[in-house]
Amino acid sequence: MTLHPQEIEVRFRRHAVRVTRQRAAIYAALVGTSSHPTADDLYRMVTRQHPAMSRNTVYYTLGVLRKAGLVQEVNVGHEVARFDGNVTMHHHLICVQCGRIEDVMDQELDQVKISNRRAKGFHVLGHRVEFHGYCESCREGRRDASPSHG
Amino acid sequence: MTLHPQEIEVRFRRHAVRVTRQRAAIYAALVGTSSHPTADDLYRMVTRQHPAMSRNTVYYTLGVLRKAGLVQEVNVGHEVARFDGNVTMHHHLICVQCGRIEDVMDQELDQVKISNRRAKGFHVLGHRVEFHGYCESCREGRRDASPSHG
DNA sequence: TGCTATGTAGGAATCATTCCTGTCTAGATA
DNA sequence: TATCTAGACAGGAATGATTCCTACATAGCA
Ligand SMILES: [Mn+2]
Ligand SMILES: [Mn+2]
Ligand SMILES: [Zn+2]
Ligand SMILES: [Zn+2]
Repeated sequence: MTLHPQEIEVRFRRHAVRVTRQRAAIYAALVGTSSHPTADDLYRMVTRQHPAMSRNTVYYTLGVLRKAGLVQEVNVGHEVARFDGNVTMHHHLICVQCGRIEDVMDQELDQVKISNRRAKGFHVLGHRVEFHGYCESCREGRRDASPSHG
Repeated sequence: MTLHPQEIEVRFRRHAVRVTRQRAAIYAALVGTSSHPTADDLYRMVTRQHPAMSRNTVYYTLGVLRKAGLVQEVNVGHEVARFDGNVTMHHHLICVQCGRIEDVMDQELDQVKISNRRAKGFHVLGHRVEFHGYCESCREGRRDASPSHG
């Protein structure tokens, strides 16, 4: 989803985030992709237009945007942190081979609950569901390989 | 759950894992707790009985046991890796304040599915559900604090 | 009882992320 | 519009969990 600069500014102000060129560029890059990029991916995307931008600014900005609720971190296993500009409730499909992450929007998943009896006294605020498997292109690559994982 | 040394040996051999004192100690410590310890937690637990054990052996062993399917890694956000000796299907409650992780055994959660239409060509092998909230003791600590999270 | 592939200990290396510090600037104020 | 200052930026150093390397030890097999 591509965002107009004004819309970015509106969102930043609504969330009390100071508007700077660096932040707008980082946020635009993140919202403009569905690939759940790493901080370094974003650094590389954004330095094409802003060669002086420091990696530190990318980390700092992602922290600011996350605290403001404009961005979320999506962690897969123990790999490098990946970021998501989509903060509406959704879940993820994760390819165990290539690491691709795709969004799943599904009301049924959003409504998954846990019985009070099983909640062990927790006050549950939210949940997330992760599906693990092989993405379409990794499946194709595996067709003629060993059928061990089907 | 405490495990007899023979049972550990049986499991190792069943999974073609060489039996060593270090591995048995690490695996026993992990299966003996429900706290989802870190590699370093396990290192500290295990060096009480095996002072010569190296941290590297803990990492290496956890890797071996994970590949063998005797252990799983549980990652919470981007914190240090935590390990779980319970490899039966289950899900987790995670305290966003203190980091506590508790098990949830619930068939309904095990059966959560995604429609083919939404699966985007993925061949789904499994899923996990994470609930986030405040654990009982963190809720108590928050009683007299601001009531914002109830 | 030997042989050998594999495991272990200890230390060095890696590298994503955080910390530090000296400018710089967004946005508020007069 | 000029001034002020809390917060942002760049660059570089530090951190720390994890991995890599290597020489010695040993599990399990014949
Ligand atoms: Mn997403
Ligand atoms: Mn568990
Ligand atoms: Zn894939
Ligand atoms: Zn807690």
